Amino acid sequence: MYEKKIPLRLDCGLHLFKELLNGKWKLMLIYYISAGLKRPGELQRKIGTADRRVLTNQLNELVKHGFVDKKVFDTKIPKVEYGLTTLGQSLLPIILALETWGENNRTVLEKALQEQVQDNP
Amino acid sequence: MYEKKIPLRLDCGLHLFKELLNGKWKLMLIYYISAGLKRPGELQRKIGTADRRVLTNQLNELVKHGFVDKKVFDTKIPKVEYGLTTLGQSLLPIILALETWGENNRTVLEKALQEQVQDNP
DNA sequence: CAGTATAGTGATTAATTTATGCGTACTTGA
DNA sequence: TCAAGTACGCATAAATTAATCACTATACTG
Repeated sequence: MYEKKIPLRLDCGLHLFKELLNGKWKLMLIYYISAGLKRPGELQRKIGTADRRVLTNQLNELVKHGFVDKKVFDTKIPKVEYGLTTLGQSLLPIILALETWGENNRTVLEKALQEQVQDNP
Repeated sequence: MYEKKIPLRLDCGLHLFKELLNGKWKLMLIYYISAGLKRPGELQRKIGTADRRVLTNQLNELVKHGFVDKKVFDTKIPKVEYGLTTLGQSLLPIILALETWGENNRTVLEKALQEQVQDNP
């Protein structure tokens, strides 16, 4: 795995959050797991555009960091189920707040993102 | 500026938030501006480890995207003041929630981050 | 048996973000 | 006049994250 060269900033809660949950799909994965999608395949189909291996990596990190737990069933056909730990569940209010904020401001935010594009024709 | 090659995901509020506010110091800048630090120099001294140019870039993006406004005073000595727009203010509850979450779980989170280090001796 | 589904990995490349080197320009105070 | 403070910016290097290539292995289904 990748070894960081720049020392982490742990001095405030914002950075703790960022260091652990910055991954592109992490919050979405936690959200979908909370919504009942437990199997890797389900999550992959749900998210669609994200590659299987990217999701696997992010899930592994979520497990390693204690947000998600993983049950591997010793069946002939591989079977895996993810679930949220208490720590993972503690993120749900924040995830919902972020999601709500984004949807409430969607019009303005999409316009803001277009600025970027227009700056680079 | 950098031009993205992978199309943005705008399908959910989480990604809208992420695309616009993923920058390493953005939320912290918004927080400090809300706390009354308006001048670039003040913000730079407050954050310390972050380079001047990095903060300037992030502030410029926050302005461009409508979270922060910038007043340039036409005085002999350059003077600039930042302030939050309504959109920027709408983030404050979320920022406080993130900060609180991080501090409430600091012990566990720091241990989780050490996992990373121990995996790479 | 061929096709599809389950789940996964190691190595590599591409994309993106952050940091830095080297400048500008003006003013105040010692 | 020189140091320090105000503020900004382009171009490039470095660091980090995401995406992809090329694979393994087993088991259903038809």
